[in-house]
Amino acid sequence: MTVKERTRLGGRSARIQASVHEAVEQLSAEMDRAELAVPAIAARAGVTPSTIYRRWGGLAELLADVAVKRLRPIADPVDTGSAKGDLSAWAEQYMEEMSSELGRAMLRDVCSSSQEADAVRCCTYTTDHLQILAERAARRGEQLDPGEALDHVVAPIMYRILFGGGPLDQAYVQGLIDHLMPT
Amino acid sequence: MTVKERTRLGGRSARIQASVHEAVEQLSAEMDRAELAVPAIAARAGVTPSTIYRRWGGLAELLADVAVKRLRPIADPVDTGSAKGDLSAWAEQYMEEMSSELGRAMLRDVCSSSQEADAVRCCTYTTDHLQILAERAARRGEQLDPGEALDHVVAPIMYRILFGGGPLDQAYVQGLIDHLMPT
DNA sequence: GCCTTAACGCACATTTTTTGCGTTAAACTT
DNA sequence: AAGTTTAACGCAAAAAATGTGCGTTAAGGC
Repeated sequence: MTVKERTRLGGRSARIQASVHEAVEQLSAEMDRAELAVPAIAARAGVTPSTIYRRWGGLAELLADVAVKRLRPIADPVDTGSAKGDLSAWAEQYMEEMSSELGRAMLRDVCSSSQEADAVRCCTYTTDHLQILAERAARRGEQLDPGEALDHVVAPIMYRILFGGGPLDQAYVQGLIDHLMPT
Repeated sequence: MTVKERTRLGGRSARIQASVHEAVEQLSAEMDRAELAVPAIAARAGVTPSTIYRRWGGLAELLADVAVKRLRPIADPVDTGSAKGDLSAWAEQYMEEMSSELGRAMLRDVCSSSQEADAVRCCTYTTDHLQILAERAARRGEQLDPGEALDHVVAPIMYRILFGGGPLDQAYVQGLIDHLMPT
């Protein structure tokens, strides 16, 4: 059974999606986020504003769509030889990326969207990575529960990014991991 | 040294703030969130739209302001007689309130705001409560680290509300607390 | 190659957001 | 207590963004 995409995947439709996404990335790099508007994006992408409104619904949904795409990891987490090392390396990079100015902006975009699915997709990327680490650990005879890592490493990091509540640095991340994997 | 408020606190200014806040609460109960607009809020509050734009900046900031106000707890957490009981009771209520449709909407509003301070204030309410529980525990000769509770109970709950990643019910919350306080 | 229809462009209507300027009233001064 | 200063507001008009009807284009199916 072949899965039918909900949007047409080839030709003009795909070209426009790519063009609009690129326009968003360009403009959000050039100007402040607050003054990023649909008509400006449309002009840069060479489309009419109504195309964007009809296809995405509005600025919030478009930004969330772009953010999810950019949050999608391109590479597998590095293999350091041990489960704890893998998790440390991954978590520190995750913290760096997500707590950066760009990362925070993308998280805001994802959370602002009325589409619940955007935030969930964002989490899926993370659980996929943790799953890979867990399988790697299992093959080495080590233990790594991806659910525990999500609850006690990822969630605290995300909480501090979004709500503050304490410093967010490598020492903090390392403390979370030591707490989870004492040995 | 008396702290100078940045906004005038008495008279007309305060009346308008209250009126606008009330209008937001009324309208967000009456209509869908997506169609909540500044001009409608202004009309209900008996104010001109320009007042809202000048004072809050826009819809997102206004909604965040109202959400923070509504997230402010009115009562101290209940005293159950033990630290673990206190934390359980508080955490379950916290989970219920925050994961409700209204709670999620308010969290989205807070996160969407460009004002970082809104989200931080929201977290302060939580740490204040945890601090109260910790002091209560200390007076009883028990231990409760508010930082640990924030990291390993509150943060996972909030992560599942915002990003999914697993079921969110009382059993899950209880599991988090058992993990933190094994005895 | 023809047919069906989702997706787009264009022009126009509606709504929202911004801005200039006079007015009101809160906080300060004497 | 009366006068002064100025933050905040109302009003009105302009600017910008958002929504809609309709004809056109091109993707996917026959």
